[in-house]
Amino acid sequence: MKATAELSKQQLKSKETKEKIFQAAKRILQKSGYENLSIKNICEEAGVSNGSFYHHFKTKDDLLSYYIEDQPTIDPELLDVPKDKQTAKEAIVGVYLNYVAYCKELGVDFVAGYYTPRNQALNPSIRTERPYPIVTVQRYLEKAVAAKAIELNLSIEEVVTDIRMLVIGNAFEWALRNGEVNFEENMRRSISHYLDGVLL
Amino acid sequence: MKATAELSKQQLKSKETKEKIFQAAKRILQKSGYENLSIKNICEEAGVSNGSFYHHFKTKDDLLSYYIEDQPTIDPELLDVPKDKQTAKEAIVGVYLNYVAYCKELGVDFVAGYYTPRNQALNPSIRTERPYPIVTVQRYLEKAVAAKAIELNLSIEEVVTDIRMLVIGNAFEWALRNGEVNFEENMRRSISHYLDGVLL
Amino acid sequence: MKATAELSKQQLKSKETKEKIFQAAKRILQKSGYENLSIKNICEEAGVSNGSFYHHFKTKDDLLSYYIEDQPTIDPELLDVPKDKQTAKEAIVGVYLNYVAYCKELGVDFVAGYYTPRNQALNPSIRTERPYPIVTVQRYLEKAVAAKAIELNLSIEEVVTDIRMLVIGNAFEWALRNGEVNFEENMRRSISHYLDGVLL
Amino acid sequence: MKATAELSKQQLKSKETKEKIFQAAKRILQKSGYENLSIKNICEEAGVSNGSFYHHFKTKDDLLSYYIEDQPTIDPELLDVPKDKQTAKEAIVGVYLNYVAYCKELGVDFVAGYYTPRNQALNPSIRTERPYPIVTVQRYLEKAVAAKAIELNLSIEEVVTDIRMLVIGNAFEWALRNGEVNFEENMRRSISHYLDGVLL
DNA sequence: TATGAATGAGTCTTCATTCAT
DNA sequence: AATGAATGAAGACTCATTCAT
Repeated sequence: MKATAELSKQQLKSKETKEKIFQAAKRILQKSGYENLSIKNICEEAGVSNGSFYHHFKTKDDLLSYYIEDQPTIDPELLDVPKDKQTAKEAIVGVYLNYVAYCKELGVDFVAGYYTPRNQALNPSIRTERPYPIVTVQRYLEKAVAAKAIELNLSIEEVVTDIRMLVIGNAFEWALRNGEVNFEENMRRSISHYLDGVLL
Repeated sequence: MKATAELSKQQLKSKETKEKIFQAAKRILQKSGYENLSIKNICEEAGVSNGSFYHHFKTKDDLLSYYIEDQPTIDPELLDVPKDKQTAKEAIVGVYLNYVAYCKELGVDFVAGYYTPRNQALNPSIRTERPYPIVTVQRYLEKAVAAKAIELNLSIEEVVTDIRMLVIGNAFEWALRNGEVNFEENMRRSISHYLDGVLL
Repeated sequence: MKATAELSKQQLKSKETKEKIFQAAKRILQKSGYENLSIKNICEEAGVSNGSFYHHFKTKDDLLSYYIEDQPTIDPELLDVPKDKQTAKEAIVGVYLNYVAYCKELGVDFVAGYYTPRNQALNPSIRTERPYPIVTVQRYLEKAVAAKAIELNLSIEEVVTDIRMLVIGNAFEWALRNGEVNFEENMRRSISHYLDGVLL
Repeated sequence: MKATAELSKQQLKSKETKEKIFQAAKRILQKSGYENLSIKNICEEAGVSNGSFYHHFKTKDDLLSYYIEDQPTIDPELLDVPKDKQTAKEAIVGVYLNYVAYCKELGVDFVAGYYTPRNQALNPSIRTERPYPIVTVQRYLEKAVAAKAIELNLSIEEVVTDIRMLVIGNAFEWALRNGEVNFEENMRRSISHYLDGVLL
């Protein structure tokens, strides 16, 4: 290991290979969906050997989980404790508008291929350490409740579950309708009204 | 070829075999899930030969397509116009608890395979003639608003979209977590609180 | 299924295929040992498809276990209750001379490939219903003790374990030394003297 | 090249690395068995790079062969000439209980992988100079017979062969049953009773 | 001496489907 | 109408080994 911050030629090439695999999987997901995302396909598309895949990723799910890791998140610490119900709603909606932007960046076809209940990379109970947006929201709600800025008529865990389901539903709807819905507006509206029913 | 409506002995036996296969597949779906639904398993469970399956069904998907037809719905005409907000909430939740029961009957793995944005059978803008639960709910809301039994702070279309997304999110979550969540409770809670934010 | 005892053409061909696979595995074991006994190799050697293998055998171990099933055994019912210690010894030794003959029929190389602790087909605790020679001996000892023809200074189970180990040691030695030892004589001597220390 | 016996710093580090690899392999063998003994695992456990392994060992088998050198033995000279049959039995059993301990140290899967008739390191006729336990026993019997402390109804060579087979049978049984038998007790009992049939 | 990226053949097993009988 | 033997591609993943740095 070098002491310098620069990467050696080898490390650079390694990173490139990883990226090649990553992008290849993305392309397959977009073109032909999750069901055609086999290791063999990925490697062929990436122009990389089978063994190389497993050098860079532990399993197929491991690869997939990077799409989420990649996802830009908002550090919960950066979110101020809200001064009232309205501010809290806006912050939470903001987190998911951020998410909407990320989905759009990946593309409808990618999301259509990615959002399958079979894709265990989506299961937060399996890799909770990942910085999912929902984690940001959960921390935020905890802080806000602790500071008595807001009150809930459900447990935080329940609210978080409901929001997660609502968000998946939104992404699903967007992908299902091939991007021809107002993703932001749907997201904003549905979350906002759900929170109206939950925030006191 | 017989002109009569009666079936010959042979035709009768053929129908029986088909039904045996159909029921066997259903049983497997319920007991051990979609992943274990192989032709071999189906035939073993049905006590029928491999080749017999292909005599009655073109492919596995052919068999599966029969299940969708089966979906139980609630005739919107049968739902009384609600007398108040609370009754309306209960009726809508009831429609989806009915749906939860149907999902469970199909089995978690079936649903996991079914809920993909690529599955355009889920897209209500494409096959509106189908009696999806959401259609029931839409008609119901229309009638209730018309009768001034309830008031909404959103358009009916928006509410219906939100509910559809929420329901898909619920089914997705249930399937993603391999059935290890309280499907009914999640559904009831999330819809109910969403409606709290929407019904005046 | 036919009512007659004769096999249909298809059934006959099926049996032939099974036999082809069986013999192919035997040849591989002899030529290149257990470590080269892959499904692919077996199928190539047998001139049979991969899937065909799994039509006839549940798993690789399942195939292997048939080698033991094949093994000629002596029906314990055919062994008379011994009149004395000496007769008992001779009967037991006889059972294993029978086994020696079977090993020789399979060939040193086969046995060398087959006798690995990794080969769970050798584990009697896994498929006890099989007519291993040791089962014959166990039944025989039980009958002889019950009839008070012999007495043991160990439990039958212990004796049976010791004999099984001794027999495996004999086969191992024979294979390890590439057949260049007196298998029969070793077997006869070692079992016989062990029994001297155990039969009263 | 240095003429002195001292090792340069580099040579020292090289030796350390080799030892690290050796110990890591041993640990893996003990913890998770032969099946999990891959180069990758060894290197991870040793905290050493993949390439480093191949710098120190030609192949995996090369590494494994070093274990044999390690085997602890009892110097035959240290065993007193027995005063009677009973003492002799105990001494011989003791040698093999020592061997049982060594097998357990290596781990059941190591032994399972090691005890193959193809492994010619097990063939005493090939590498007689090795201080196998059986050599200790042979010397011991020779001395005891010469001193007329014991008498045998077989030639020493025959007894030694029988014991060797019995011991291999014991190790095999232990490994085949994945360590779930009483190795010591089996060894003690079977050898002891065999000797009862052989020692006058 | 040491690193770790890359290789690609190899593992067992499952699968939907075809077809001669 | 029904059987079940046969196919072979596909699945995810492991492995020992090589080689440029």
